[in-house]
Amino acid sequence: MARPKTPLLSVERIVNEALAMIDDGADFGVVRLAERLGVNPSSLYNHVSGRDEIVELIRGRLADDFEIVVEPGTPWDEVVEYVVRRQRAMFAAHPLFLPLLVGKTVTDPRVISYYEDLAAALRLAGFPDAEVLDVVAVLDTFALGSGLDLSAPAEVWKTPDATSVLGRLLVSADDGASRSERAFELGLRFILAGLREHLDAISPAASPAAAITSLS
Amino acid sequence: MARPKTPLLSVERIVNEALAMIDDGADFGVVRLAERLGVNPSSLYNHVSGRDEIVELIRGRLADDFEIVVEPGTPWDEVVEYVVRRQRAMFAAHPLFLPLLVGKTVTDPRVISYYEDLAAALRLAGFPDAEVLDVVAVLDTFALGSGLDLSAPAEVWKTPDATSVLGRLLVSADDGASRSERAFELGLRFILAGLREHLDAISPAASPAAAITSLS
DNA sequence: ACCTGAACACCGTTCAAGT
DNA sequence: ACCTGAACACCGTTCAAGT
Repeated sequence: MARPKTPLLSVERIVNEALAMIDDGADFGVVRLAERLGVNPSSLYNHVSGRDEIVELIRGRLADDFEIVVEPGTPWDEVVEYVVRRQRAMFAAHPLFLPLLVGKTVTDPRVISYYEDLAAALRLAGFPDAEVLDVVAVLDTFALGSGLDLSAPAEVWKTPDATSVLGRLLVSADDGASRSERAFELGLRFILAGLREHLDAISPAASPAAAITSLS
Repeated sequence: MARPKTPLLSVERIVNEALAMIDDGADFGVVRLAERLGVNPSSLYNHVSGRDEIVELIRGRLADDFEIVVEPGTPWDEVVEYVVRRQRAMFAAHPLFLPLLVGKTVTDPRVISYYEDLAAALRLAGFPDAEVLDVVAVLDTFALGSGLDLSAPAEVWKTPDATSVLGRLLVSADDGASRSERAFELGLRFILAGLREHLDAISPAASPAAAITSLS
C-alpha cells in the first residue's frame, strides 16, 4: 500500500462524495466520508485542511453549479427575482446541506461573486450605496430562511391536540414541501413589491422601466 | 459522595447553566456543561434524556421568558408585528443559541402555543384557513433568517478585494449588528405591507380596521 | 507526493455500584 | 432517588513510517 502510483483521492472526489453523503441523509463527518471513499480518514488531510474546509468547498461547488448569469439590459427587479429564485433552487436541490453552513463566514470566491453581482445590480437600479448592503441582507435573510424551511423535518410542529387552531389546520394541510413553496412565493412577492415601492419613493424616475446595461 | 442529601442538580439548573454556557460563546456539549456544573457527565442523565432534550428545554425556557401576550382588540397587523418583533428580540438576546435549533422539530408546548396565538390572530383577521399556515411560514422564515443574521460572524464575507463593489461598500459600512437591524426593519415593513394588501384583495371589508376580540 | 496505522484528545450515552 | 466512575462506540486531527 502506502503511496499508490495513481492517487486515490482528489479534492474534487472528496467534495463530490461529501455532497452525495449529505444528500443521502447521512450525518456528515470525515470518518464516515473516508469510509465511503474506501480510504483511511487521515488520508483526507493530504488534500484538505479538515472538516470545515470541505463544507466551504461544497458551498463553492454549488455556487458553481448554480451560476448566476444575467443578461445585460435585464430590469433590476427581474435580476433580484432571478437571483433569489436561483439561490432557492440551489438550497432545494441539497436541502440537508444548508444547516451545515449556518454561522460560517463565506470565503469561497465563487460565492463572493454571487453577492457581487447582486450588489452591482442594486446599485445600478438606483439604490443608494448606504442601502445596498441592507437590501442584500434582506434578500439573503429571506433566501436562507426559506431554504432552512426545506431542510426542516416534515413535522415541524408536534401537536397532538387536534382541537387547537394549529392542530386543525395541520390536519387538513398538505405536505410541508408545498407549503414551503407557497410561503416562498408569498414572501418573494411581498419583498419585490416593497423594494419597488421603496425605490420609487427614493428616485421616482429610475424605478420600473430602468434597465441594467452591465453587471460587475 | 454518591447520592447527596440535597440534590446537586435539577432540570432548571441544567437548563440555566446550558444557556449561560451558550451565551458565553463556549460550544455547547454535555461534557463541558457537566464540568461547569461541577458534576460527572453521567449525572445529567438522571434529569434529562440527553443533549437534544436540553436544547429543546432551552427553547421552551426562552418562549417562557418572552411570553407573547396580546391585548384583546388589537388589530391583526399590530399582532403580527408585535409577535415578529418579540421573536426577534428573543433571538437577539441569545444569538448563539439559534444555530443549535435549526432542523429540530418543535415539541415544547410553550413554543407551540406561540404559533397557536399567531395562527388564531390571522384567522380572526380574515385570512382563509388554507392560507394561515403559509403566512405563519413566511413570518417564521423571516424571523428565523434575520435571527441567524444576528448569530453570524462579524465578517460574513471575507473579501480582500477593496476595488470590488462589495469590497467598497463593506469598507464604508458600519458594523453587522446595525445592518442586521436595518435589514430586519426593512423586511418587516415589506411583509406587513404585503400582508395588508393581500388581505385587502381577499376580503376588502375586513382589512385595516378589523380588531381581534379574543385570542386562542 | 500520497497513503497507512497508531495515537491523542475529545465527544454523547449506558450502566453497575454506591448511598 | 441521585451521584460516581468505568466503559463503549464514536468523533476530528496529528504525525511518524512507508513507498
